[in-house]
Amino acid sequence: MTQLDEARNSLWRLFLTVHTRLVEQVEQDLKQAGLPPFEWYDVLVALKQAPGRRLRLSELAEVLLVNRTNITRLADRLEKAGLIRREACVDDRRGAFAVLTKAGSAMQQKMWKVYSQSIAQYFGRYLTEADVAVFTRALSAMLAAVDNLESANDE
Amino acid sequence: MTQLDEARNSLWRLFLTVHTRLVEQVEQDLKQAGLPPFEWYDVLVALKQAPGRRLRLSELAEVLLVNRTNITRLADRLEKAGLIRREACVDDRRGAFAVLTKAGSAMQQKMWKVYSQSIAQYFGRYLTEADVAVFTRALSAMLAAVDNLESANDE
DNA sequence: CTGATATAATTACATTTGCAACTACTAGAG
DNA sequence: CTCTAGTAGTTGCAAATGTAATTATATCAG
Repeated sequence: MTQLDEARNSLWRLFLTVHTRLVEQVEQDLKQAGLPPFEWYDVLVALKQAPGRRLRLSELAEVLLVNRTNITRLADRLEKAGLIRREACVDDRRGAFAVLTKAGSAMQQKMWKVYSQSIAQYFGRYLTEADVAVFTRALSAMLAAVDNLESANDE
Repeated sequence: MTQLDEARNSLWRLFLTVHTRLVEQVEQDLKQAGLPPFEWYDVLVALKQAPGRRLRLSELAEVLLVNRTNITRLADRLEKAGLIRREACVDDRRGAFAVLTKAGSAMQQKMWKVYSQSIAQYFGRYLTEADVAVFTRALSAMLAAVDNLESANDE
């Protein structure tokens, strides 16, 4: 094993560690502000950006990288909290839409105020413009590769 | 919000996404090889590197960023699988050591063969030497900052 | 049209996690 | 010594997750 391989393996560990610690911190900030976990934020933003502020549960699952089972239950929780509602799908009667409610939209904005600050404080702050370019390129390459791999497995 | 902030926020999302996808892939590779989840690997390596191939459960918890409750149960699982064993601590009779067994050591090596390949394939491969330097510096800075923050909160 | 196959979402069950309470022990003030 | 506070590890309970099975509907070959 070369030295560069060693450096990469250490970096992998660092990557995992930083992820864990930053997520912990962000969650803590949200909790401290009396807000839901940031997983909910992802749902709210995804719906906000979608046409008609709605997405099929299956689409939501794909965007959030959450399996179907857990999307059902995540949607249950958000629906119970009044942030989304389910609507039947006319085209495909098996399906259901998750639709952003007014309360959900308000919650998204409220969460973003806290969340964006946390991102800046723990993450953005330590990245120069050049760093952002390097990270974005490398991480995008990794993502493209695994996504590709997965679609290849489907065949 | 400036453009750079936007780039950083997108990068944060990319960071989360890549983490999720890579961890999924690595876990899948291990599973496919009939091996335990990579969380177990962390335990095995931590013990392997420790003097006497043993660590107090609390030390293990700190290294692995796992809370006390979950270390107890993670140790339960590894112990049940024969990869570690608990030993009483003479100095502090409240405490317990986790000690690496021979089977645990063998498992660590077996897992590393698969795990290191996965890291290289999904992660290391996409990083030039310069990238590694940039990542390492930036992620280390983030980690130092949150660790610092935490110790400040203890006061 | 009909039957076989696939898909959307949900549900059942087992496992895992997080929080709070608990037990056993240590350490420090007086 | 003894009382109090703190720490190590575990346990109980509630919530969350993953896998497999289930229900209802769609699609497609013939």
